[in-house]
Amino acid sequence: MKTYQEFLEEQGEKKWQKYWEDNKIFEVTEESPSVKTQGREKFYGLIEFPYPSGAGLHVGHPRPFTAMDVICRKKRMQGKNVLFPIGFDAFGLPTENFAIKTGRPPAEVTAENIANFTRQLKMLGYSFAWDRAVDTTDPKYYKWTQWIFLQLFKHGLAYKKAMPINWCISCKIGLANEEVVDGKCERCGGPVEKRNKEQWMLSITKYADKLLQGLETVDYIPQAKIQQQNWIGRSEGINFKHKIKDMNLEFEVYDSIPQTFMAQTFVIIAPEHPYVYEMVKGTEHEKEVMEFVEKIKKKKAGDKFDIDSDMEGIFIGRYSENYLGIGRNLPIWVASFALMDYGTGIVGCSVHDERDYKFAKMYDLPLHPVLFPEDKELAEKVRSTEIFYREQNGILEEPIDFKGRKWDEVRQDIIEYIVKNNLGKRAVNYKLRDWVFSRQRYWGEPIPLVYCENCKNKKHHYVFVHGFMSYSGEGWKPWMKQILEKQGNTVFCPDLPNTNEPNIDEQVEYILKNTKIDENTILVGHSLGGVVVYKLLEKLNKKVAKVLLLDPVVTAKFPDKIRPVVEKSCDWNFDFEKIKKLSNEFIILGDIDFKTIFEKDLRDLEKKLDGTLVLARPEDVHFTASEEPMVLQLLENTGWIPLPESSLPLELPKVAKYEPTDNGESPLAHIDEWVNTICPVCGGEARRETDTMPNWAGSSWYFLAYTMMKEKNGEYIWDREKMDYWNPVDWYNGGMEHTVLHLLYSRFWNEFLFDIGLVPTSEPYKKRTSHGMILASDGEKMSKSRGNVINPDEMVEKFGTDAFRTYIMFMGPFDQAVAWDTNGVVGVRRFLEKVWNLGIRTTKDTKLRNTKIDTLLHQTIKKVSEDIEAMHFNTAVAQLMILVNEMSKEEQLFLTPYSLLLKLLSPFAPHLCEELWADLGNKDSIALSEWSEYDPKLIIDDVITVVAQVNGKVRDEFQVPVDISEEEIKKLALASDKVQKWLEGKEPKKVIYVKGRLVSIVI
RNA sequence: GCCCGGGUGGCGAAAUUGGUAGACGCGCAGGACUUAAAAUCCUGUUCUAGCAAUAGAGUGCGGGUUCGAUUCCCGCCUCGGGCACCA
Repeated sequence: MKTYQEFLEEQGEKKWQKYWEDNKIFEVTEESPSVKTQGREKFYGLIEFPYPSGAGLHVGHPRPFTAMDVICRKKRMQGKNVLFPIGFDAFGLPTENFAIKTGRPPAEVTAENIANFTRQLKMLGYSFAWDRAVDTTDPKYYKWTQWIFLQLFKHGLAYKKAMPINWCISCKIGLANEEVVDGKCERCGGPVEKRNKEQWMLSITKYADKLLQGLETVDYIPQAKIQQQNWIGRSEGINFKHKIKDMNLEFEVYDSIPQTFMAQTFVIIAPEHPYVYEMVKGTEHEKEVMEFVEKIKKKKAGDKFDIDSDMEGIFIGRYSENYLGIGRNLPIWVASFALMDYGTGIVGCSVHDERDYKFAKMYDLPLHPVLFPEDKELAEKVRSTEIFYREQNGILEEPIDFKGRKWDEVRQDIIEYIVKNNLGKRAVNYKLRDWVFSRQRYWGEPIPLVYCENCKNKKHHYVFVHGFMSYSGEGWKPWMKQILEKQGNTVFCPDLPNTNEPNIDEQVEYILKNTKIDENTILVGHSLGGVVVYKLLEKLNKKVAKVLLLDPVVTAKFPDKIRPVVEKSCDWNFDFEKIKKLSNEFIILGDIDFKTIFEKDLRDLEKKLDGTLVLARPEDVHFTASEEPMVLQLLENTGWIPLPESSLPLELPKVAKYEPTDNGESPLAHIDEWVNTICPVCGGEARRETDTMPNWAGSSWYFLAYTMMKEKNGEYIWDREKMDYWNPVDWYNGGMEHTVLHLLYSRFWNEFLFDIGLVPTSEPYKKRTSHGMILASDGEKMSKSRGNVINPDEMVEKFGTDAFRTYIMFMGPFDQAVAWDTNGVVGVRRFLEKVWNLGIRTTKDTKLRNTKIDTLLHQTIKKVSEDIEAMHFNTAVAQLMILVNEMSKEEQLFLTPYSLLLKLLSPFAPHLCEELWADLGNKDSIALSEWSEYDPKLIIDDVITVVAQVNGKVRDEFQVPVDISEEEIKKLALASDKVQKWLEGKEPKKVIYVKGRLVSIVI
């Protein structure tokens, strides 16, 4: 028999990798075509797909990859239908920067890098389903990234807004945050400033609550949950109303600690707030205040703003009048640290906030605490207690009776008091900000939108159709009418006849008689007004520009009293086949909270009209608020036109140079023939969006792509059956560095896709775990500049793949950082050598047993199975070492324990185990053999060690049968010479027996 | 500053619900085999004292609960990660 060394030298590992590939061992299907896969439960294991850098695979990659491979190999042996996919997240900055430097096309470089990564990953023997490998830069793939973006756009979740970007003055290029080091450009070391640029944004904040609530239903490691919660940063508080003295102006102030609302003595407002100018214009303070505002704006545009050294403010000469009706006027200041984009941008300040306190002291503003000084016990519960005492001689007022209860208990009462007395209303705020989705770069997915000036300037005739028991002046209609007319549109918003006992036909007649409806008309139907719109279109039989249905009635399912009236208002037969053709666009806005109009019916309607359903939580139930931003967003004409879905993918054009333009546009802006295009709506001239999507886009849905791939031509088909089979992901392991952004973004996309009915579950990942980093042998992070990088190729060349994999699993606790130690690989290699040599001593007799080995074997089955599940790979390997050490002491080994050992070891060292498994005469791959269960009867040793303690110190030990009685063992312990010596003839006060462990004697 | 993790031999680390601290591996020391070396095998290896039996100390520090604490509680020190003017 050859040695292990010879096996490796003869490329034995490669041989098995080829065997797995040729025999499609790890390719899986969901249709269960063979008997083998029938009735098996699915298991979807996911790792974060790598970015194929030019440097090749880093030793950091194999840690999570090997771990999930071990898990998947075990699950496969346990009879699960396992999908373990791999792909490449290939859009990204390094490749683009390489292109700028060398002029080589990123697509070409990416292909080379992917080829190298593929070679390296295959070398490591992972049980990946290679046939499903994805590449985010493949147009077939990003066609769907673009498609999902269009869905977001059509559902009002994408909008353009001026946002600051990092701008390197000398490179003339927008930089990613990670390219800015200490306020300087990472490439040239030059200064970086903030520049405002119109950017595409995704409204992730609309999903803040869902993303928060969803966390309660998933099994993530606690750190991941906590980090996401903190990032979302939900806070509940009160918006207080303020009226400005000597002005016709009111505003609201958000306060998350309304307990101290009575202590407020001044108000600060963010410098960027439009009300600042509003309040100072024409006053003696105007010049001074506006200069201050400009100064602060400039300062904030610089690199870093430090709260302590940069705290400053200025009085604007205005007062909040008669605060809360108690007669006090609060001075209003502009302050550098007030944030425009949190709360209302205006803050009520009191002594109880450390920062406000500091500011007040700086400018000598009045302060006083909220509580009586004699109420000391309660005062201790107050935030900033120290400040409270410092100021206890201030003016005092009694807000509410606290009766000595705990501060947090009081909170709810105070909030209720505030709401009941109409001093303010409940409000919720989030730290989460909308997602900046544009990059002024070449190497990303093009955004599939065009800007059409012609369409933007086109004016429309709007017809608002109100609902049951309503009228034209109700809710958002007057507000919206005003906005639309201001933009040059015409609006017809009538009071329909007999609104309390409507006859739909009669109402249709009324509209047709009183206004003109043609291809330029936008119909907006609210509630029962939706029914009027269906009938109107049916009767009119002419095309209109657009139809917006706001929580429209579809069927006459209504509460008792109203029902008969609604039922007889109409015949409830609609020819949707006909209606559907009368507008290119049907947008249906549904209120999630309104229980009378059912989501199911709206989804039905969406299908029948070929429309777009947007489910929302409006400002007020059933879209009856007087200002309704959701409606505005869907009616406002921005001039941005989505490309037809059938025209996707919008492919990246070839460019001559990869530098951004001088004014920071993406390189795509250089290519006139690409930029100038035709508007898909009006056929006129239009310009393409030249920004591309961020790196996060492609990775926000890749776990879906793996399950929707059509094998034949590599096309991706949105195949619900396949998705329903595999999704959600059962187990997702990744780095802690991705627990905030990537995880949140991909959860957002998946929850959105779930809301529009395209994926089976709202949460994409059932379970999320995290791995620790692998550090260099000096304990530092590995980096090229430090020269401490370990190359996987070299390790595999030297020790073999199996030793490399097993060492990575053995090196330390999986969730913690560990330093690389090449000597450690040597130890694992010796262990594998030992396993190889066991083969020589094995007889093929399956009947003979060795009790000692069998017990240890079953203990090992138990431990290895449980440890893999808990990701305690290091102790699983240690246990296998113990077993192998024992086995190698035996003269002769029997077949059964030997083959069980191979199965247990095979997830870690698959090549070695395949070889030895085949040597035993097995025809099928060990990867498809059955994982063994331990026998609970066999894991119990018959002889155990029990120790005797005297006053907590171990003094003697005994080998006793496992079933020894308490009485017997106590007798034995007390009779021991060594124990007697320590007792010194005294009677023990107490004797405690811990079963199977020890006898503790107290004197 | 706030929120999470960690801190155990020379090193990577183990240790069920509180129950023999240091499993397993590296390294080191001694031995066997060898002309020699490598490889392999065997023995030892927390520290201190002792030839040894043995005794004492010991899981970042200081207290507490307990017959018994690496594990639970209180107060600190320290390292790593995340957030950081969010009213």
